[in-house]
Amino acid sequence: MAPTLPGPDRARLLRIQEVAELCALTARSIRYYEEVGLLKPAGRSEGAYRLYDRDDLERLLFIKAMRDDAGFSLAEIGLLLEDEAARERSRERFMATSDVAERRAILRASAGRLDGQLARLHEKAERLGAMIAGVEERRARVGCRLAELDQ
Amino acid sequence: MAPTLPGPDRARLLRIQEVAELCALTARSIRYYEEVGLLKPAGRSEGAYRLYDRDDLERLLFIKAMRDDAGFSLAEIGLLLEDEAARERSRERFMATSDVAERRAILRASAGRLDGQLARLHEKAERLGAMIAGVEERRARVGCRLAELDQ
DNA sequence: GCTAACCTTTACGTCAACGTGAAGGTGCTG
DNA sequence: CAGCACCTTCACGTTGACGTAAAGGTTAGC
Repeated sequence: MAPTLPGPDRARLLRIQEVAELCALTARSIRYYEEVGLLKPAGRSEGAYRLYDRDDLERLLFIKAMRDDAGFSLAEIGLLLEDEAARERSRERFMATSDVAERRAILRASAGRLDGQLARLHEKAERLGAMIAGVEERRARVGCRLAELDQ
Repeated sequence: MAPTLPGPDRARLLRIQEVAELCALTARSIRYYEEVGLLKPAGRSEGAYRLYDRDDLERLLFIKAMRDDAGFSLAEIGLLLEDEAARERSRERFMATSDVAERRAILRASAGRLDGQLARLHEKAERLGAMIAGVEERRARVGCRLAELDQ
């Protein structure tokens, strides 16, 4: 065998439990995400262990962020990831051509997809903001009355 | 009797299907929310029909907003509503006393509860904002390349 | 080469948040 | 008072997102 790559090799593949800890997920969740088609491990070991690379890790962090922070369902996240994949394919097609018109079209499509994502995120943020404003207003009124009492 | 009710009867009680449509919920969901203790209809008809007033409607809208916009679970929403109820009771105690120290204490408690809600909401908003910023940055890069092509 | 720790698939369990009948009562309308 | 739409209470079904246990294979350290 090749000398076991020790220490500071940055390209090491991780097993499921390691990525789980790094992402603050459970191994079960990660397998489940694979089951429903959200990601595939970069590879498998000789003995069929799932092996993840840094891209997988980022993908998992993205999934977790979308789930926890934005509250999207796994199905919705799947669509977002498809969008992402489409952008990636676009990027390749973009690099492969030098026709300016085609390049423009590809970029426009990417921009459109991103705009779609942004619209959905902004809508959520806006409604959340409205709720916050409501609570803040009430908080302000209470603060006001406290100030009145204090002088 | 009741001579000064302005115009059409504004205080009409609604049956479940009507509020459901007004709130964009299903009757089943509303019954379920009652089942888990999130609200009780203002009254019942002679034949045991649930009857809802405007307060109930607002409560349901609040529940829906918390669920859809902020992504809270029904259990969490229950806690928020308890907070709300506690604030209400505080208000009454506040009105009932004229002891300045007690009034201050009551207001402080209210402020604390509201601050707690705000903290949770702000955390959500912040993380959502970070995500949006990330997507916007990528969008900007694409826009930039488009602009380069266009001149 | 042995062992402990980690991994695999398979499969059944669970919890929240409802959906979907079934069987029967209510309430307005003609 | 007949009829129809809406309501009631069970009660079981479903879907999403995992948890958990079983039975066995793999890897790393000694």
